[in-house]
Amino acid sequence: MTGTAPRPTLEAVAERAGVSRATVSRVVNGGDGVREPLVERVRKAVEELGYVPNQAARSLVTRRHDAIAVIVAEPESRVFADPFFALQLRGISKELTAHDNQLVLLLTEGRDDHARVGRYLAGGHVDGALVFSLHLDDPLPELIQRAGVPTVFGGRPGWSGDGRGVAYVDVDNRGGARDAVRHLAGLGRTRIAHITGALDQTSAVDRLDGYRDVMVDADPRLIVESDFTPAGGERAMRELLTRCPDLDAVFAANDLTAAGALRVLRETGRRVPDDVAVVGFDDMLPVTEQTEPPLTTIRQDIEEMGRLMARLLLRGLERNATEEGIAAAPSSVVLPTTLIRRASA
Amino acid sequence: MTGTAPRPTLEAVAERAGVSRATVSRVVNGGDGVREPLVERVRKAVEELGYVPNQAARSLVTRRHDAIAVIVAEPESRVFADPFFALQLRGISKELTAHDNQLVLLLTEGRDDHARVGRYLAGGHVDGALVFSLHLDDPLPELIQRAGVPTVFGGRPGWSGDGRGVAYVDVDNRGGARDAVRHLAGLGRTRIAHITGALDQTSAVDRLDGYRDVMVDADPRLIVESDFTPAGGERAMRELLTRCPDLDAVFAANDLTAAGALRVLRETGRRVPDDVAVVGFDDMLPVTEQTEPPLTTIRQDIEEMGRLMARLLLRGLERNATEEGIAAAPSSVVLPTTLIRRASA
DNA sequence: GTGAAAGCGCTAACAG
DNA sequence: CTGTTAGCGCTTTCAC
Repeated sequence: MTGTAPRPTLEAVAERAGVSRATVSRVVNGGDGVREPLVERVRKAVEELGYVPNQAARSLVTRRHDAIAVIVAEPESRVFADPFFALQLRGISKELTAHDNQLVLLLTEGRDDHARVGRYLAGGHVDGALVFSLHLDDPLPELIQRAGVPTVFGGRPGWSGDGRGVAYVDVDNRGGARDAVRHLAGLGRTRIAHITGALDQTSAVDRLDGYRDVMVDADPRLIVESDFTPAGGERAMRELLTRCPDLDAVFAANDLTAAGALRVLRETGRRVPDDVAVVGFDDMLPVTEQTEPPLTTIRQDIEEMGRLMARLLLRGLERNATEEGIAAAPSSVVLPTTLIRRASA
Repeated sequence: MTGTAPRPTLEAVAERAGVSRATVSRVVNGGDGVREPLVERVRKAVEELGYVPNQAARSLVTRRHDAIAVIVAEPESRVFADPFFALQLRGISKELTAHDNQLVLLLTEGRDDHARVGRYLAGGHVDGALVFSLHLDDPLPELIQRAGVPTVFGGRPGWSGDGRGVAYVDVDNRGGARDAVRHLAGLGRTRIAHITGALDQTSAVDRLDGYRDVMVDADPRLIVESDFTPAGGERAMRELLTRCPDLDAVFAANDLTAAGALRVLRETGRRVPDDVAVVGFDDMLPVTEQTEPPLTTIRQDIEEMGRLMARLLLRGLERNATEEGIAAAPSSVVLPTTLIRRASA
């Protein structure tokens, strides 16, 4: 592992093809306005020399990087551990790749990292950013906004400021929750409880709102706050069982929570779905298919969400580059959910 | 979102501080060989102007990018779904961040992407690469090797070619497997079965070897090939139960597989650990703590593995830059494992 | 110790 | 349509 071959430059290609650097540049960048025979010659020279453009030199003049930052805040590192993250990343990666953009991953561990991220963004290393803003009080959104980098958020940012102009992609948490509760009601259940997610995240708040939409004057004791974890689900379920031993259904804010609830239900001798029907949210396959019984849940297409985030951002950048001026902020998108019926409800 | 403020250049800072560009450059890059008062003045100007170096311009002359590619092959997308990936990424990210390096993530979906990755690497966009080579027949390792980019692999690459000079970080799969089986034997078990992982991955092969090290002349029927998935674990367990109804212990190649096995064991009325003791591998908390009973397993420190990969690579790059010449390939590292005792064995 | 000057490899006017 | 000419912002000899 020694000799790093000196890569050929435009100049070299130009010489070999017997044309000027400008012509080679044109060909390399699409070849518009160059006559066929020349194009041919240049292509051949590029091929023979194994020429690859130097991105640094190019960026220096174009001020574009064809690179997008993906910023993941993982305060509790909990969010990070589930397949969610990987799926979104995959969706993003696919879309970026399809448009020849690079994915620069920025993981933030806490307050300390915010400054670093801010600096990086302000440094103009990337053309845009995709951000997963997990918590309501997260300082990241504002920081990013200040850096002046075009951004699309994953999940509606729970931003105290006016949300105008903030582009995001989210799933229809509220609608999905409504579907879940309606399904339960359709099964003839009347004492439908809800175990919430971590309420400092908009997804949890929206799901709770959806529950309330349907259970307009629900017994407040049927709602118990939790945190999206299995352990939290267990605790919440125990609490619920104490408060309302007569409940006949549970809508859990996510599958992990539902799995915890299921376990407690089983332990305490309740049959699912006969005694208590259970619906989750997410449709995380590794979870929903492994619970006993398999979990009825609300599916959201995570990968598609990632893909859409990238698409929205890229489109915005394009427009910005061409129309230049009244650059419309890319509008937000809310993805639909679907109820997946399994055995638990 | 309109006015993109024109970022200040070295020139601007120099003017404001009343020095030359060269001096500013020196200060920005460590400030060696510049007198204190000047350093002070420059620092102040940098601060006031909010100057951030233009990485593209810098790379153009230094030929360094302070960026590392992380390449994840995810053929079945299975590997991708579990927390493994996220944890390794986190370890890598931390280490890179600590050394002011950027993480460029390259996800490959299949054959088509290989060419793209090869081109990217050859394009000299990054200073090095971290690669998770998942399968024995993966063409990626060779491709990367050819691109001439310093690389560290995650997990021993199952490379047909001579493995000399290939740097990797792995856990002691074989040793861990031995520990698992010895633990079972220490419990007085004699009919110890093994459900293998996907044998096109070195980790699975090594764990099988470890099993064999201890069970020198094991009944071959006690070994059944599987694929690291829960469903695979179920299938394998059923098969085992048919072949050897008298087995009294199972060492599963990973926790997911063990979870599947546990389920079948329960279904078929076996008590764990009384009738059959079970040990897994990985210690994936979300799994091991949720099984019934909680799973005894072999822990590996995934995050540390990621961190080490990055450290190894960065160190290699440094050396390469300084000693320049007999740049020793960074040697490989094998991390230890520990047995975590829970209720299943 | 500090400054002046020469590029790094590329694109983008501008001529021809 | 093609070539010539300036730089993009920075580092790095080389003089002073």
